[in-house]
Amino acid sequence: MGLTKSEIFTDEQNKLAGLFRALGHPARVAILQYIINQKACICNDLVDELGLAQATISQHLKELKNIGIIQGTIEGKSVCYCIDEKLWKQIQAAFNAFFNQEVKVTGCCS
Amino acid sequence: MGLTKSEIFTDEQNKLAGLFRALGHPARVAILQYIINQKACICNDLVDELGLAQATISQHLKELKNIGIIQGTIEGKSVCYCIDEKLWKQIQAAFNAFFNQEVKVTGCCS
DNA sequence: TTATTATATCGTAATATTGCGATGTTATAG
DNA sequence: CTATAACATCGCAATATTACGATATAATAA
Repeated sequence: MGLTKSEIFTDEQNKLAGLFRALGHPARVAILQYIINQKACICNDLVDELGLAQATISQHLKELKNIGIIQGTIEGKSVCYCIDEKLWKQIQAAFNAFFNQEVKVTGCCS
Repeated sequence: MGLTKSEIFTDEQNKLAGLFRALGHPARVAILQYIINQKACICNDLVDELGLAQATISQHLKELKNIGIIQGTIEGKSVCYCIDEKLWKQIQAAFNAFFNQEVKVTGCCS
């Protein structure tokens, strides 16, 4: 046990949950907000900005990279991370599709 | 270690991450979609619908209840779970506020 | 009352996540 | 070449999550 049974869910459900989960940590929310405010960033800024070790930040950045919401470009000996605008919009669209569903309550709770 | 350092983040970051995390499991996405399609539901339907044990479903329902996105009303010997429209819209608004930020890239990645 | 049905909670095993020090890698600096 | 700087990755400890059987609870049925 302890292992999510992804086989029993649809690809769409797994994908959507994966996106939500990737954003489900305050450090990753903070990283995204920081990158957005700076328009660009390098990882080391984040080590000063947030109170987490370099290894930890690097790990969080990796998870954000995995869902594609940010991308990193090598800039000399540092790496420039920034929002991938295209993916950002795709993720936003996926969330909108989910949240724009009609949720009118007509059953026993209303 | 192994413990999220929530003290170093803002309440807003912790709150937003908490919402994302609650939706970050395919079973919980599936539960929400099922409730929406049925307009109302009882937990036992979900046990037949998804392939998870009753105890597991009950646990997932609890997490969704914790963020307020669903509410349960006792209906005789079963419980009727449904979307809390007000909270649903609040959560949608919180996500929109996050995703509607300007993410124009002007730095080294563009 | 006892039985049944629907759900919640407990306890526990398996696995995942978080965080960090240590170390590896790669690019510039000297 | 040898530093040094900026990450990435490894390995591990602490903690959290997922899943489920067993059991508790609460409401109706008989």
